[in-house]
Amino acid sequence: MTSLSIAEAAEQTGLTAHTLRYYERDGLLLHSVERAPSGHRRYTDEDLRWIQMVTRLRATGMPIRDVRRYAALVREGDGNEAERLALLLAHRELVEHQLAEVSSHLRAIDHKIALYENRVNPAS
Amino acid sequence: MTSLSIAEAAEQTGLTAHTLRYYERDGLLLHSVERAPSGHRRYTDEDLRWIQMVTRLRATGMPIRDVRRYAALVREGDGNEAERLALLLAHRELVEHQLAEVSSHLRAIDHKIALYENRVNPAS
DNA sequence: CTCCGCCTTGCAGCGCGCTCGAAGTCAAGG
DNA sequence: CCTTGACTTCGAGCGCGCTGCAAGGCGGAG
Repeated sequence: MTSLSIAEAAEQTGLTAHTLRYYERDGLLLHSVERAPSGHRRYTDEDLRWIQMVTRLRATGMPIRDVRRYAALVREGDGNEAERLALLLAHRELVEHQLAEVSSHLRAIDHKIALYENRVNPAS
Repeated sequence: MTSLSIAEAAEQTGLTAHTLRYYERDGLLLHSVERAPSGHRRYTDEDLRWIQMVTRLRATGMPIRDVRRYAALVREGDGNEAERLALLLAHRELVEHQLAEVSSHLRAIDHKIALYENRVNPAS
């Protein structure tokens, strides 16, 4: 079981040390991260896996407060799986909707790009 | 040529009247919107088409300041098409990258969802 | 004339998600 | 012993994109 300093955890996760502390303070992690005798945080593999999940939720646009709710459910332990599932399903719906919308706008922008390509280099 | 009040333009574009004024102040439109004798804004079809383009750029995540730059180029008139094209192409790159990233995170989340579906309703 | 409602401007405020700074602790290296 | 640098906490600040508010104008209905 490796255990990482906050700087190493930051590098691993792509977050900053600041953000890692902020997530912990804000209840996005499952527990307080353990400490070395010096008081420095020590991130376990399990911590990193959870942070990765948080990162995925954030990267797909889930607000901090919803990630916090999800973390709270997981922290509570067995018995609320249906609720967790509902939360994730609702999020998926939203993300798929957004993906579709962005794609559609992108196609319209592509059309505009094609017009400019013709004007800039009509020969091509 | 229809011409709309700000409330009607807001409804048409899906923006608020506040946001329409804000965009105009902030240089996202091509010109100041014309005024009725009363001083009220009157939006033309052309205005609405441009605002739709702005909306597409915004909806795909382009920052206000880049939309402003693009508007400035278009306002300048003929001769900078290559620059406009470059701006749009750079934006498209970014959006496609983000779409890919979000899709990939979404697939990982779907995997998690599948696990919960099994736990919540193992029979299915 | 009065009222209502939609519009005007200017400016302040807000929610989100970090991000930064100050001040202090501790361990290792020269 | 002294310095360096990675860490700690706490609280303030920031960039973005609106959003809301106050104070006032104007036009039509009753």
